Amino acid sequence: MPDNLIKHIQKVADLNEDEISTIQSLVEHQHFSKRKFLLHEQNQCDKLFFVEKGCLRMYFINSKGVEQITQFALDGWWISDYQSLLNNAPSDYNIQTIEESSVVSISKQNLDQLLLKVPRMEKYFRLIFTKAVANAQYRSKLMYEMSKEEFYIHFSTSFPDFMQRVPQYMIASYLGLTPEYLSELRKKSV
Amino acid sequence: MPDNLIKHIQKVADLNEDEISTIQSLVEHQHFSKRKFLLHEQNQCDKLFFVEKGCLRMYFINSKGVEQITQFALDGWWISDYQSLLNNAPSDYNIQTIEESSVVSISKQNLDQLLLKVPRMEKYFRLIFTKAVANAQYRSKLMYEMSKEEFYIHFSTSFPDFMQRVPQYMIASYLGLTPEYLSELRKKSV
DNA sequence: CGGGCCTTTGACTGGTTTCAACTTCTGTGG
DNA sequence: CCACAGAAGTTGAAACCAGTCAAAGGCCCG
Repeated sequence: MPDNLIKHIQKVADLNEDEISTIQSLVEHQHFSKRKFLLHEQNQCDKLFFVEKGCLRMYFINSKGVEQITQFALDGWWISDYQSLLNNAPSDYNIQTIEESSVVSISKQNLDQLLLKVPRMEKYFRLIFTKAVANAQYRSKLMYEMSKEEFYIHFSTSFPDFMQRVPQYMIASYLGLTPEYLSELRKKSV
Repeated sequence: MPDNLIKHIQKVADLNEDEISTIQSLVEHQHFSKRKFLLHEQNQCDKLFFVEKGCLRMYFINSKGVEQITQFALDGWWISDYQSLLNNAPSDYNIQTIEESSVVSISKQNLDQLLLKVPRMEKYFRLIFTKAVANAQYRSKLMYEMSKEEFYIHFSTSFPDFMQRVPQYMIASYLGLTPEYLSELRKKSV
């Protein structure tokens, strides 16, 4: 049983046995096969998800009825709808496995408990969120400065393995372009 | 002397006199007139800025040599280049006042000090960053689902006061469209 | 082996940019 | 306080990036 979450936390804060078992008592380990839902739109997202192994996508349905992917999550990444989480509001998003995945989830209530019982987890989550903001700034900058074509090339060269793992139409969606145009760009690049 | 930072923190955590003076000893209050720089590109961004009063913009120079605004910051908002901050790397961004502004800044080192001396500040910053991620998700969703025209209408109706305060070409830049096209959209809307 | 989903191809369309010229606003010095 | 220069905003024409639509081909999985 690969406990990647604990390893992930250990990088920031040494945990003793007590703390580890407190964490384990407050989180839930789950295994999902391909195409299973962790969150359905219109439900409140009251959990954070940590991907131990696998690949998730987060998407909403746009005004034309088309799935629009806004985020992927791979091994070692946290994902949630933070708007829904913070405001106790129904979510516009779906979170779904792309491939078979092991996920750790923690509810909002249990997170509060955890932070009270193991205060040094505050630092861990502060850093997780700081990095998330840094990534969001970076991605936003890329979208401002690049054309769709450049953005595609950047993505495919930065994450070549990802292009293998994930269907092309999902990558197109995430990059904000149509499957047809992505296909055209692929032809050009070869 | 309006101490908006302390008020802002008090919303999350009660502070006693000692804690307040610890904070005050580790932050720097500064007043900037219009168009003054808080950060110049190529320098490392080793501080976080809190806007007590006023308005800042964050921008980089794109490949065509044009200023590209990625964020604004108003009263009560934190702003920084977190990529630069976390990795001790030179920044691609400039942060500049748009109008006369009062700013509190805290260096990375002093932030570490502060978090050691006043541990409940961990929670404050964790929440700040969680909200920042929620906002980034929201903004990203808007950009996925809206045309430039819709995005402009959304922005101008959501922040009508902002349209008064900030020059049009800066809003165009932030919205990712040309000043000429924004001008056209304005004409249509009237 | 077959059906349906994914990808490709090509023609057409349109939202947005680019460029250049003109008008209006703003702030600074005399 | 006015004048005027430079910055900001507007207008219109032409070009282009990327989307839409329709149809065909490929491929995966039951």
